[in-house]
Amino acid sequence: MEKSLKGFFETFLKKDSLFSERAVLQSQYTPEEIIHRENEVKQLANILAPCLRVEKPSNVFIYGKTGTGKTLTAKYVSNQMMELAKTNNLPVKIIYINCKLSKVADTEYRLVAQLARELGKEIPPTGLPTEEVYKIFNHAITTQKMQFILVLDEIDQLVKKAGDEIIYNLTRMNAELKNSQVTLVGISNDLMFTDTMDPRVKSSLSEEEIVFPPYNALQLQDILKKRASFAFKQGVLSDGVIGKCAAYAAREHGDARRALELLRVAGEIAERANNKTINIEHIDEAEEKIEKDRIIDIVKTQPKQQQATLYAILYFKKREAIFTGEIYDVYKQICEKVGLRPLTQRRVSDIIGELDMLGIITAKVISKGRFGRTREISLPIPETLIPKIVSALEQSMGL
DNA sequence: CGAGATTCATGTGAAGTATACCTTTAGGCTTAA
DNA sequence: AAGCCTAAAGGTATACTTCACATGAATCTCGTA
Repeated sequence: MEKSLKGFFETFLKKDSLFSERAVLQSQYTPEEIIHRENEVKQLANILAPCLRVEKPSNVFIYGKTGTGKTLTAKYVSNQMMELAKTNNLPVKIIYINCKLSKVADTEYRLVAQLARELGKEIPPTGLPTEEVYKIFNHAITTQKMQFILVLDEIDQLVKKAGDEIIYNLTRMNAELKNSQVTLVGISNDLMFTDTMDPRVKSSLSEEEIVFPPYNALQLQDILKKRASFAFKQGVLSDGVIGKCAAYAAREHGDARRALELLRVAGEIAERANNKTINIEHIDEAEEKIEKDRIIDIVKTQPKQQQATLYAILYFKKREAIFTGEIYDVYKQICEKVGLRPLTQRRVSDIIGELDMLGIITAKVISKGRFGRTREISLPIPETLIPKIVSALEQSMGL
C-alpha cells in the first residue's frame, strides 16, 4: 500500500501537467489588463479619481449580470488606485466586502463589524449594540484621516435581507466625519432591486451609475483565448474547445466567470484522465461537475435545520409540485429520526424561502382556491444529481 | 347561470422568548512594598 | 494600597416561537332569468 502510494505520487510528479499556470483561470485572479471593459474601467476611474486629490468622489452604483466583469473591474481599478496612492503617499483606503458570503455581512451588525475588522478592530460576533459598532468604525475612520472607499459587492443580497437603512446610515456618516470621507461603491447583479429601495437611499447611492452589458460570444472568445494562453501549455487545447466554452457561457447571458471555470475544470478533468489534450467532451463533463460541486457545496454548508428541510423536500423527488404542509410532515419525522428538535411550521416556511433564495429549490406561492394557499415547490436540479445530494445530506446529518 | 360570499391551508407580520455572547462593575483575594 | 480575577448585572443580536391576521382562487349559495 505504502509503496503503491509512493508510486502514485512519483508518476504524478513525472506526469507533465496540461497547465502552466492554473491560477490564471481561477475566479479570484485579476489579470494585468482587462479586455472588452475599457470603457467601464475608464468610467469608474474617472468617478473615483477625485479621491486622489483628497476630494470626495460621488457614490457609484454598478450593475450588470453575473460574470460581466463588475467585481473584476472594481478590483482592478481599486488596485491601481491603491498602488498609486501608496507610491505617492496619498491618504486613500479601499475596502472590499462581498455581502453574499453569508456569515460575513448579511446583517447590518455583521457588515459594520466586518468593516471595522478591516480597519484592524476586534469586534465580537454578537453582544455589542449595533450603534456601538458604528462608533468604533467611525472612530477608526476619523483617526486615520483618509478617503475611504467602500466597495460592497452583491449589495442587493444585503439590502434584501437587512433593509436599506444600512446604506442610508453609511452615506450619512460623512456628515459627522471631520477628517475623512466615505464613498460607497455598490455592486449588484439584480437590476430591479433599486426599485424596492427608499428613493432617498437610492439617489444617494447612485449618484453615478455604471452598467455592465453582457459579453457577446466573440468577446468571450477573446477573453478565453487570452487567459488560456497563459494558463495552458501550448497545444493542449483542441480546436473548438474555446468556441464551445464561449457558446455555453453566451447562452447563459454572457457569463465570463462561468466560461473560465468551465475551461479550468475541463482542463483538470482531462489531466486527471491522463489525456494529452482537452477536448470538447471534457467541456460537457466539466459543465456537469461544476453544477454538482456548486450544489453539493451549498448543501453541505447549510445548518442542520435547513438540511433536514431540504432532505424532506428531496423525499418527494419524483413529484412535480410539493406543498409546504407535506414537507413539514416529512420534516418532523426526519427530525425525530435524527434527534433534532423540530421547528415550527412558521420557521420551516421561512427556511423554504431561504432555500429558494439559494437557488436549490424553486418555491412559488400559489392559491389552490378552495384548498387553501401554499408554496408550490419544485427542484430545478438535474435528476441525476439528486441521489448525490441525498447521500451528501445523509452523511452530514448522520443518517 | 352568474355574482358575491365562503372556505381552506398556509403565507406573513409583529411581538415575545431563549440563547449566546458582550461590557461594566463591584467584591474578594493576592501580592509587593 | 495596588493589581488582578471572578461573578453578577445589565445589555445586544440572532434564531426561533407564538399569536393573529391576510390571501386569493376554487367552490358554494342564492337570487334571478
